Amino acid sequence: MTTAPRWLSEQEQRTWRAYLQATTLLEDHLDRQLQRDAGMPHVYYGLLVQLSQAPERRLRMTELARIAKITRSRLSHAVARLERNGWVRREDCPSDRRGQNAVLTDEGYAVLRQTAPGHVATVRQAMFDRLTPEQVGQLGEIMRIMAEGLQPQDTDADLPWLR
Amino acid sequence: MTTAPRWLSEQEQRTWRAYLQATTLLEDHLDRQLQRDAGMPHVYYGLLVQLSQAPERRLRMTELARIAKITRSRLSHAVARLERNGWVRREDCPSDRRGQNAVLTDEGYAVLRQTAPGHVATVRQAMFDRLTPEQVGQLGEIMRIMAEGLQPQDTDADLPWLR
DNA sequence: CCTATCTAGTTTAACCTTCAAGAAGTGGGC
DNA sequence: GCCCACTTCTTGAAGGTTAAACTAGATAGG
Repeated sequence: MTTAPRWLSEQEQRTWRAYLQATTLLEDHLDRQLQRDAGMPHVYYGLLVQLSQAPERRLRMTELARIAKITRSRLSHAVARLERNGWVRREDCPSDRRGQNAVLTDEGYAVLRQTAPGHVATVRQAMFDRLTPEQVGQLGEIMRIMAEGLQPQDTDADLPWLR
Repeated sequence: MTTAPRWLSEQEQRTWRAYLQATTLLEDHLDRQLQRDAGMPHVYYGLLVQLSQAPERRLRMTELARIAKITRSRLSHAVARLERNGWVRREDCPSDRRGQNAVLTDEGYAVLRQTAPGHVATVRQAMFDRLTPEQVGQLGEIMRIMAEGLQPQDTDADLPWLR
């Protein structure tokens, strides 16, 4: 048995459309800016950022994938490309012979330093310069709620009779 | 001469991270849901939605691209695929022989009707069921501001000395 | 130990997106 | 009418993403 679908209200529809347009336009805008100025798409840039903030500028592949919210497969491809660029290096993990560490190279760090100001400026111009501090707070809270609800759950969470 | 970059404040950083995570997770979630239930990615589904709401269920290619915030090139490829699926048909535009109309077929409309309820449920569960009506309003306003600032501008807007 | 099962990461092929280039048609100025 | 610049849309190639299959190593249970 299926229940009648609860369609979106007028307000919800307007919000949904605005959300889709804004997120599409922004991701596109960032991809273009970074492709032009750093020679890589936004997701790849984000990987370098994560590595730069990790202890010893290195992370296990799976951990990096988890933080960046991408699949391990996608990460494998991405790191392969970044490695060809000389911006990331792979290292065997000493404690687990299956494991790999992705390590940000000095060259990769240099690219990040050079391109970060331009990227921040782009983000500012697209988002923070247009919103009041209050709106920034609201947006943060809303996005945290959404992200929390979308985290890949423990499989058992879908199987309450097992708990 | 370059000015010192204005880095993001603590609050801005937290908001930005949350934004990136939420939007990445949601787009991924929608792509997976629609790929599974409708056999197409989210962007393609959005094209069918736009066509279904247009007069006579048809739109000029450029207009559809503009509404959906994608490039004409991407749209060409997308429509080619949807045409192979039998969900969209191309028609010559009577008034401009360069033009093409993308037309939603009955079959495409049927796919939409069958899959819309599941899609709305997914959107609800990810966003609207988790936010207060007040937050929905705030999000809408914020996204409208951002989208507005990201619209591809008239070229002249970048050349004030020409105005 | 030994085996079954799980986890880490990669690979392949199919599909999607982007960029640059190009074919075809429009329209204003002379 | 003719040219030239512009618009519409498509194409092809290069690169990015996905899903599923696969390798290799870890781990728990007997």
